Amino acid sequence: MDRRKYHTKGRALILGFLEQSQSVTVTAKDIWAFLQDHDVTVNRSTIYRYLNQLCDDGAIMKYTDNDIGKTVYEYVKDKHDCQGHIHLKCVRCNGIIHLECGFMEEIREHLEESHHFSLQCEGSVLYGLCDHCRKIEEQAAKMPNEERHSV
Amino acid sequence: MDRRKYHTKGRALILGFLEQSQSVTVTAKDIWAFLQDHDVTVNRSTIYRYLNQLCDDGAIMKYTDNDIGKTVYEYVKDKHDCQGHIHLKCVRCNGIIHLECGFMEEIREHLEESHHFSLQCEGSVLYGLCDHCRKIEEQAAKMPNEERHSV
DNA sequence: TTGCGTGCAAAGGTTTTGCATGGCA
DNA sequence: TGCCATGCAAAACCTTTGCACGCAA
Repeated sequence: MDRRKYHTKGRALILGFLEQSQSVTVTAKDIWAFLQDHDVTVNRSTIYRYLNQLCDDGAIMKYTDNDIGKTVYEYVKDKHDCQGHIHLKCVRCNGIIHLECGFMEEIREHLEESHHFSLQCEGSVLYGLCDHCRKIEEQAAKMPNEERHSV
Repeated sequence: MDRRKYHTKGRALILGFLEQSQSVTVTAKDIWAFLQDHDVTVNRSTIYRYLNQLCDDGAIMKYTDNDIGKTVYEYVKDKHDCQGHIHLKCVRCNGIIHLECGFMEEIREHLEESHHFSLQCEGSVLYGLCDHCRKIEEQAAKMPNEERHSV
């Protein structure tokens, strides 16, 4: 029942940007800036309209990143692949790690048996630092004079 | 180093409302409506200003509830008691369970060793159904004609 | 040619800010 | 009396909407 879609330069760029940003969440502003960088000016309304369409189609997800307090959009590679496990999110690079391993079952069982809590994976996120970013933070810690980004 | 605070009727009501709503998140609008119900008219700016102060003081937490897409505020009983463990949040009653048990260490170790991920408890939330609400949901499922609340 | 996509302008909602006034301690 | 808190109005932001036009298929 999907209506016919037309291809336009702006849409191609936007979708491309979202795809390549798979492990990083982007804001509507980021998209606008990206288009600017590519010398393509697209009206904000157009961006929002397209983003909403993509959301409706399930191609992307929209939610608020509470760390930055902004609405972010995230490309969904395969929605069905993201069920049954929770996500680890790096607070520094916004990268996402899918906790797709046997430990998921251990978590689920523990919560069920010890806390009578039925885990729902959707929306459940654990924050922290990924391997790469931790190393960078450690480097930064060694250089006291360096400008460090703080919360 | 906290500056002197003056007590006013509006502030007392707002804080009281937040305290009594401990397991339920409230929006700025809810607060405004609550004050109206108590025949106290407080300007929106005042509400926001006070909420931001409470956030800075760590008395409440501010974040966006992605289910309703609105900014919500939540009373923090004792911030220091909430470090070192993650939270389980019931999607139905918004109640919070503190995962303060030995399993926390297991989680931390697994993420560290298998995923090279340094867990940061702050903000990490697992969603699901608490014992009480699951039973209610099960009851509702047995009564097909009953009005059921859905997502 | 059809109707989707776009730009523009305006509106809507939420939150912040400057300034003068009011009120607690 | 000294500040903090408040009200008011305006602004800042983000997002949506209506309308007319452009353009892909």
